[in-house]
Amino acid sequence: MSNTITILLAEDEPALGQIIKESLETRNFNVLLCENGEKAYEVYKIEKPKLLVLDVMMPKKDGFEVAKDIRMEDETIPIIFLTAKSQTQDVVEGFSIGGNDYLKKPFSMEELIVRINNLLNRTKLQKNSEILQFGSFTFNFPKQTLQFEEQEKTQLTHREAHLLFHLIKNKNAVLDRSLILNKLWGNDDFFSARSMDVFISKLRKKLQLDNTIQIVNIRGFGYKLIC
Amino acid sequence: MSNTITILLAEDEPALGQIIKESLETRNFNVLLCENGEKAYEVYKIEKPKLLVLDVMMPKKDGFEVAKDIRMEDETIPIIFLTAKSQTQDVVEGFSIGGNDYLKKPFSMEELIVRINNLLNRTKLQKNSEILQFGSFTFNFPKQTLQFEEQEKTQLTHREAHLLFHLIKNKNAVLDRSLILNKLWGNDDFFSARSMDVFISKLRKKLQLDNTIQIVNIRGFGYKLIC
DNA sequence: AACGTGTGTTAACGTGTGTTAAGCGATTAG
DNA sequence: CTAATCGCTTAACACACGTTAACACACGTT
Repeated sequence: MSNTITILLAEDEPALGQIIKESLETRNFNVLLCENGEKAYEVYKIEKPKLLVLDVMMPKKDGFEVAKDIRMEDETIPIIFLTAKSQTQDVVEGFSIGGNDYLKKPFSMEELIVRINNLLNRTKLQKNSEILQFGSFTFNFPKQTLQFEEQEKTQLTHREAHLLFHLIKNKNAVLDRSLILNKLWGNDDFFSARSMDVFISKLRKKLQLDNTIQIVNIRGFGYKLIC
Repeated sequence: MSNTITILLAEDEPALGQIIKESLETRNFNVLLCENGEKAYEVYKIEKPKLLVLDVMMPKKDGFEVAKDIRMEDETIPIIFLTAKSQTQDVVEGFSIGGNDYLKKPFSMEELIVRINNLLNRTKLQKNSEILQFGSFTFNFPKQTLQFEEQEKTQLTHREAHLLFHLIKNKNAVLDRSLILNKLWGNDDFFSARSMDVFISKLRKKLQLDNTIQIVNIRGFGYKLIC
């Protein structure tokens, strides 16, 4: 198993950064260490790493900002945040979505490695197909069809399909509102937000065939597809 | 402990399959035996077992393929692979992750049962942390629903759910005021404290359906959920 | 060109959620 | 007993989100 996976590590505290870098390198990862968020983004553009480990509290650009920017270009890259204990649960949770995870400082190196491997394995499995199962539904993304159990397929529109796709990719985790607005509508202004509301409403209606499934709103952050 | 957990067993060798099935049944498991991977997948779709025991070498569809397909629908279901000693360590190890485990043939029935129980306990612990029982209530944290006995579920808000979650996690013990304020509100200033008061008040109202339950204030320290 | 159909946006109004304000009650220290 | 403090409750408020319908536009058909 040739295991030279490249990890981008952004940590402003030099000593800690160096320790993490070396530990990961003994596990056969290739590690790019950056001392602030701006650099992290620049390095990302050039090197295209497979996973990001971002300290939240950093000068110039904090971890969440970096993550938002990078998520615009790659919605599946796994991100692990390193957070100080002072961060509020809400904010942290808003970002502990799909391919994301967070780790409270102080943490053990073992914990970090376990989470890295988890995320890498998970995304490996997810990439398999564009036909997604959730609850009692089968969703064919390319064909934009949604099937409940063995019943007749219903046709979704382009927008509905895309929105549902992202919800499923982040199932049981918070899907950031502004992220999806930028991704599908190209901005997150008032009108796009209203438009998105309408589509969430439409999807809820179509998904209510399976009452174990729900699209839950997390006020101020986004939505969570629960199955 | 009503212990009728359903296990799906896929094993193409009839004699061995029957032995395993019967051994597990004496341990009070409900066992569905399938003679190949295709059948295993079909049965899975219908019966939704709690755990899978899959022989790797099988006609039509091998154990790994079945696992991949099922993992698409349920990323947490525990899977145990039965492998012949000819399998290379690498392939086997690739799957011995997360909710997976593997067992080299020949193995003793005791070994299998130990591993089954291990995996079931692990996932049970994980799921228990999300669906919490207290008094006559069932609280589903991810869905943010609260159910009294068998009555209709009521929807909680994000804040209510989080606050209740921490109260339950510390039931019959003092939950520190400033701790929870920092965790959910990010600070413990005057206004956040007032806001929290309001939520405690709301929760008390919703919990008074069960009069054995109470949120008691410990002046100057915090709250105690008594049940 | 005229028409119908499907898709997404805008508008208008309604509901839900969390914060702030204000007054009252309970507890404790002096 | 009194004052000070802390907590409880209700209501008012601001704004995020939900729902429905009207609208605009693109597209294909006749």
